[in-house]
Amino acid sequence: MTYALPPLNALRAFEAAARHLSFKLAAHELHVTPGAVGQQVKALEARLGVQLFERLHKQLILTEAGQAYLPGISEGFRHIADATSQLKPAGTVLLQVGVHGSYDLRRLDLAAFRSTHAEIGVRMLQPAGLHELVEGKVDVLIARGVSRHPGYRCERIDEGSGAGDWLVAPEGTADCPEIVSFRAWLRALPAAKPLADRRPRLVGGVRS
DNA sequence: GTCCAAACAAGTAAAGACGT
DNA sequence: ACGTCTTTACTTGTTTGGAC
Repeated sequence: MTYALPPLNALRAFEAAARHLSFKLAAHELHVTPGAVGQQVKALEARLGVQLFERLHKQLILTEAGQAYLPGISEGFRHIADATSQLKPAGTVLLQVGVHGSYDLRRLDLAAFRSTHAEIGVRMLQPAGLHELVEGKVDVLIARGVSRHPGYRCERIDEGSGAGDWLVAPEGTADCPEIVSFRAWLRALPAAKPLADRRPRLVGGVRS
């Protein structure tokens, strides 16, 4: 069977630009220059014969066609990511988790997680913020008070009041099995305790 | 508070380099 | 030859800081 597909690089550029609503941020994520992203998107629009973005000054807006196109493309990349992760031998999936500086890492019983999800390795990076997530240094981020961010899915992981802790993941990968498992496990954790003698700054790899 | 100029930021287009 | 990317010059709107 032959699929009539646009260039996948162009689709990647479109998907990233649509999530960030910025060629610059998309370029950052894809490790190319904004010019390259702009050209890829432009080429895609020319090929499809459909305008996907409204270019305003210092602002990108998805056209109706772009809004209609994005979910399918994102889902497609998610399927590819899922298929790839299932293809790998057990134990080779590594989830890199960024954690804000004031989070008590002792809350995370990683040994328990590994015993339940032997196929997922977890590596923690603290301190980490949106910068690390956008740069791709971490796959997901536990952030303080980040209830929304364009192109990212933000989900509350504690039930307390105030700013709270949020799990932030790129829209394109937020439903990957390892992130879904990690999110569910986080939510099942007991509530946070007072941080009397907290001693942060663990950075290091943990593999199952 | 308003005006203005300079600096800054974001995107576009064209030319050319590079790898296959 | 082709696809992809970088570099450079350029345009345009926003921000900032100083003068009035």
